[in-house]
Amino acid sequence: MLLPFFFDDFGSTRSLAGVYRLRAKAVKAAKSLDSPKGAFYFFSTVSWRIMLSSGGKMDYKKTLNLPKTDFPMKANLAQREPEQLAAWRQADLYRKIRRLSAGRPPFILHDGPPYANGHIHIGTAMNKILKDFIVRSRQMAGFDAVYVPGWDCHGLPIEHNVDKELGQKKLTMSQADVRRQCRAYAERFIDVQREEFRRLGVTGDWDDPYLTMAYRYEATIARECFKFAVDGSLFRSKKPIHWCCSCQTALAEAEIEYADEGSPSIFVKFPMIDDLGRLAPELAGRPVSMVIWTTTPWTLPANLAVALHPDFAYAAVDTGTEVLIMAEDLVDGCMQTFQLTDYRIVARLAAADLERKRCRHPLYDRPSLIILGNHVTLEAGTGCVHTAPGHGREDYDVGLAYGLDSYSPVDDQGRFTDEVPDLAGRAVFDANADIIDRLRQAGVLLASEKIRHSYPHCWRCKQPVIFRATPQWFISMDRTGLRQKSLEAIDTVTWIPAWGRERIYGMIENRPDWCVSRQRAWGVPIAVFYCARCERILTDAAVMETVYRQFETHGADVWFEKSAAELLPPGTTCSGCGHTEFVKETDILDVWFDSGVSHAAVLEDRENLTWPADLYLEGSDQHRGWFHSSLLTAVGTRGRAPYKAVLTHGFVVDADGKKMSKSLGNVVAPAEVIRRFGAEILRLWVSAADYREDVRISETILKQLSDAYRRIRNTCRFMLGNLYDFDPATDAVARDRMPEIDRFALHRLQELVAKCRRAYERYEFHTIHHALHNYCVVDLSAFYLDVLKDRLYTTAPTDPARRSAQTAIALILDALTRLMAPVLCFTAEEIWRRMPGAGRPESVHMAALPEPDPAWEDRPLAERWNFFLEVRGEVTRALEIARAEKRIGHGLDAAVTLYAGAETCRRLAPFADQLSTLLIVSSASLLEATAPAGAFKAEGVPELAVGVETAAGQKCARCWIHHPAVGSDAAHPDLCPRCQATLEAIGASDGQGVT
RNA sequence: GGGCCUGUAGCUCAGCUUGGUCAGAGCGCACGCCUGAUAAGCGUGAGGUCGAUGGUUCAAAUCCAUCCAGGCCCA
Repeated sequence: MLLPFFFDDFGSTRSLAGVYRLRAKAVKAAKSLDSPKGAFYFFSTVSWRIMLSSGGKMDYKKTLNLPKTDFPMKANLAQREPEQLAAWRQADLYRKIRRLSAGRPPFILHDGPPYANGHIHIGTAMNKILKDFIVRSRQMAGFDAVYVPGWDCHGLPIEHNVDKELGQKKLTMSQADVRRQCRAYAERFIDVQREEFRRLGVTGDWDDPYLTMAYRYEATIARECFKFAVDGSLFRSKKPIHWCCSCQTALAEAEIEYADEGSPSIFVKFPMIDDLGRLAPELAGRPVSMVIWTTTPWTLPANLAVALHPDFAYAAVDTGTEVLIMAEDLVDGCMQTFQLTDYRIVARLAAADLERKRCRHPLYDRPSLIILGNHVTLEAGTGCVHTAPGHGREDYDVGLAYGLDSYSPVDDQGRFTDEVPDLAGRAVFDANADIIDRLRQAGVLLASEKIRHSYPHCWRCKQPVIFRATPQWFISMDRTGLRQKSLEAIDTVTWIPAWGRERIYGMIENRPDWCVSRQRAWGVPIAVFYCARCERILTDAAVMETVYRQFETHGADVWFEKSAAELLPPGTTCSGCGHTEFVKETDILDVWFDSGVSHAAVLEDRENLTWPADLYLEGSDQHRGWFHSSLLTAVGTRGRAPYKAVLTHGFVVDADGKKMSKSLGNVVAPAEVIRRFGAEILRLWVSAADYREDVRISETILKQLSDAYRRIRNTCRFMLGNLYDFDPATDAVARDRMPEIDRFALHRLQELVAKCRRAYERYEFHTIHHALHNYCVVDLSAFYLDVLKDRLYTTAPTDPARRSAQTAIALILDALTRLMAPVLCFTAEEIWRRMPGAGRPESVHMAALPEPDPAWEDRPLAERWNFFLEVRGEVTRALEIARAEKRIGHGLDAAVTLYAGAETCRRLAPFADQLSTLLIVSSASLLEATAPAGAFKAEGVPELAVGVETAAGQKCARCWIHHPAVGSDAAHPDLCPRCQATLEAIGASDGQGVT
C-alpha cells in the first residue's frame, strides 16, 4: 500500500546510498519528534527493503543462527513500568526480599520525611531515587536494607491550605475540628505522594510508612520534648515575634506580606552620661550625644541600647553648641538632613572604645547602653542604631549578648501597657505623633520627615504588623552543654562530601537557643504543665507518662480537648510549692522538632531498624534543617548523633544552572518526564549526574539519557537474542577452552565489575553510569559483539567456538544486569526474566551484585589485546580512506596487509591467524616488511603501515566473506569452503531451510 | 553583607589531593558504510585560550589572590 508513495516520491533515489540516506533521515525524524514525515520516510524505505529481499535468489539466512528474542527494542517505558510495578506488588517482592535477608547485617538508610503537601517536585524525586539506588545496591551487596519512608505531617503550610479551603468557616470551628481537617489534608497528600514515589520505582515499606502525626509518633514527640524539660534545657523566655494587633495573633514569616507603608523618619539625640574626655580631650566637659535614626518612634519607650558597628569609624561632630556622634561616613549626609552647615569633626572614635558607655534615654531618666553589633549598616541613618530588644529580631539577638531584657511594654491589642505611664492604653502607631512631639519638646529631635518604605503586613487582615516580645519556649544550647556535646558528636559522623562537616559545625557553633514555640493549631503541643502559682514545670515522669499514654491512644488532640485537670491524675501537686492547679501550655512545637525526633519514633521504635542509622541522605539545605534538628534532639537526649554518616546532594537547576521557579517558567515536573520518557529515564538522569553538586535538567539532557538508555537496552537485547539456544548448565565452555578474545572480554568485565562495586560502595553512581555505558558502547558493541557476529551466526549451533561466545555473553549479560539493577530497576528485571538458565532468583532484585572473579583476570592477556585494539584503530582509519575513495564499501570488501617493524610484528604475531576475523575484513596478513608507497602510515602505533586492497574472490552468499574458492564447488557455487562444511555438519546442505 | 559549595568541548563526566605526554572519554553533531542487532549496528572527523584577571613557578586546568556567574543556608 505504501509502495506507490515510494515510487512517486523516491523513485529517483534508488541507488543504495540514496536509500540509506533517506532511511537515516527518517529514523532521525522519527526519533526527534514522532513526525508523520519521519514515519513516512521510514515506511517507504521499509517497503523498498521488502521488495529487494523477495528477489528470489538462494537464501541462506535460515541456515544461520541469527538472534532471536521477544525482548522489544522499544521500551515503551511509560506504559510498561506501571505493569512491572503491579507485578512486583502482586508478588509482594518487598516482603520476599525481607524474608530472604533475615539474619543479614542491617543497613539502615533513614528517610528524611518530605512534607505532606502538594505533589512531589523534581528535587524530591531525585532525593528518593538516590535513596533507592542506595537501598537497592546495599541490599544486593548482602545487607538487609530495610527502608521505611516517612512523612512530615504537621505545620503551618498545611494549616494555611486548610485555612484557605475552610474560609470563614474556620472562625466557628474549634481547634480540635481544625486539627481534624489538617489531618485529613495531610492524609490526602500522603496518598498522592506515595503513589508518585512508587511510580519512580522506589522500593520500601510503603504499606507501613512513618507519619509524624501517627498517634504513637505524636506521643514520642511529647516524650522527647519532656526529656528536655526534665534536664532543665527547656525554658520560657520573651522573644520578639511578628504580631498582628488586629487579629491579635502571632504570625510566622510565611504569613507576612511586604507592602509599602508611610512612616515617620526621625533623628534623635541620646545625650551621653559617661564623659568621653578620656577618649578625646576635645570632648571633655562638652554636651555630647549619640544620634540615632528610626522609622518606628513608638519603639523608643522600649529602647535599652544604641548599637554601633565594631568596624566602623565614628566621628564627633562639633556643631558649635554641642557635639554629635555618628558614623564618619554618614556625617555629611546627616548634617544636610539636620540643616546644619557650620560643623566640624573634632575627634574620631573607635566603636570598641565606646562599647558599654552609657547615654541617657531621650524621654526617660534611665540609661541606654552603647553596644556593638554586626547588623549595623551605613545604608541609612547614622550608623548608631536605636535598639529595643523587645521589638526587633536583630535587637533581640544583639541584646542577648549584652544581657538586655526583651522589654516590650505593649499588650495583645498593640497598646502601651501601664509600664509606660504617659502613653498607657495608646495604640502604638497612633502614639508616634505624641512621641515625636515629646522628643521635640525635650530638645532631642534633630530632624523629622515622612518616608515610604517596605513594611511587613498581616497576610489576612492586611494591617501593618509589629514586633513584640512574648513568652516563648526554648531549648537551651548551653545550660546542659548541648552545643558542646553536639559539636563533639559532629566529629563522630562521616560527612559526605567532607565539607558538610564545616557547614553544620559552623551552624551549631553560632546558633542561638532553639525557639521551639509556635502559636499555631496544627502540631504537637509542648506538652508540659507549669504550676499556676510558682510557674515551676511539672517534671514528674510518672505523672507525665499518664498523659503521653493518652496521646498514644487519642493522639495529641487530647491535649486540646481536655483541661489540665482532666489530663492529669487526681492529686497531682507541684513539687515546688505544693499547689494543685496547673497551667497547660498551648503553644505547639516547631515542626523541626517533630521530624528531628524520628530517630526515636522510628529507628528506636521499629524492631528491624537500628539506632543510630547508617545513613541520612538529604539536600544540602538540611544542614540547617533535619540533620541539624536530628542531631540536637539525639545528642540532647542520648548523647550521640543519630547517624553514622550523612550524605548530601545539591539542588536541581535548569539548563543554565539557575534555580527553578514558577516565575522563570523553568520548572520541570517529574510527572511530565515520566509521561514522556518513563521513570527509568529519570532514574538514569539521577545516576548520570554528580549529585554532590547542583544537578541540571533540560530537554537536551533527557534526550541524551534516552539515547544512552536505548544503547544499553539494545546491547542487552542483542546479547539476549544470541542466547536463545543456550543453556549454561549444559552448553557452557570452560575458560581454558575459550578463545582469547572471549577471555579478554571477560577480563574487561571484571574490571567493570570492580569499578562499579567500588562506586556503589562510595555512592558514586555517575561513575557507574559512565562505566556501564562505556562498556556497552566501546567494549561490547564496537568491538567484541561486532567481531562475534560471524562466529555466532555462521558456525554450527553447537560449535564449541559458538558455545564459548555464548558462555561469555551469558556471563556478561548476567553481570551487567545485576550491576544495572539498582539504577535501571525496571529494565534489569525485564532482561532478567528472559535470561537463559534455571535456578536463578525470581527477581534480579533478590540477586546479588556481581563480584570481580579473579579466575577471569589476566593482565598479560589484556595488555596484548589493548595493544591490538590500537592497531585495530589504525586499520579502521586505513579502511575509511579506502572507503572514501570508493574502493570498498563494507569492511568485508577489503583485504588488509599489516606492514610492521620487527618489534611490532612480534607483538602482533599472536593475532596473526585471526586477523581477518578481528578486523572484520575478508582477509588480513601480517608482514615484517617496510610499507609500499600506497599504504596508510599509522600515527599511533610505531612501525606500522596498513595496506588496503579489494578482497580477492567472490562474496560467500552465506557468510559474506570474500573467498577465492567461492564458485569452485558445483553443488554450492555461491558458498565458501567453511560454509559448505558447516552446512554439511548441520545437515542443511540439501536445501533444508534454504529457500 | 556573612558561611559553605560549584564553574574543563553543545551535553554528561575524567583529570585538580601529590604542579611538567592533562587537554581526555562517551554522547550529540558532520560525513561515510551497512540491510543477518534494522526507528538498530560500524567507521572517520570537527569541537575546548580548562569562568575571568592577576600572582607564585623554569613550568598551572592543577597552588594563591581578586573578580564574574550560579547554588544552598543565614542576615
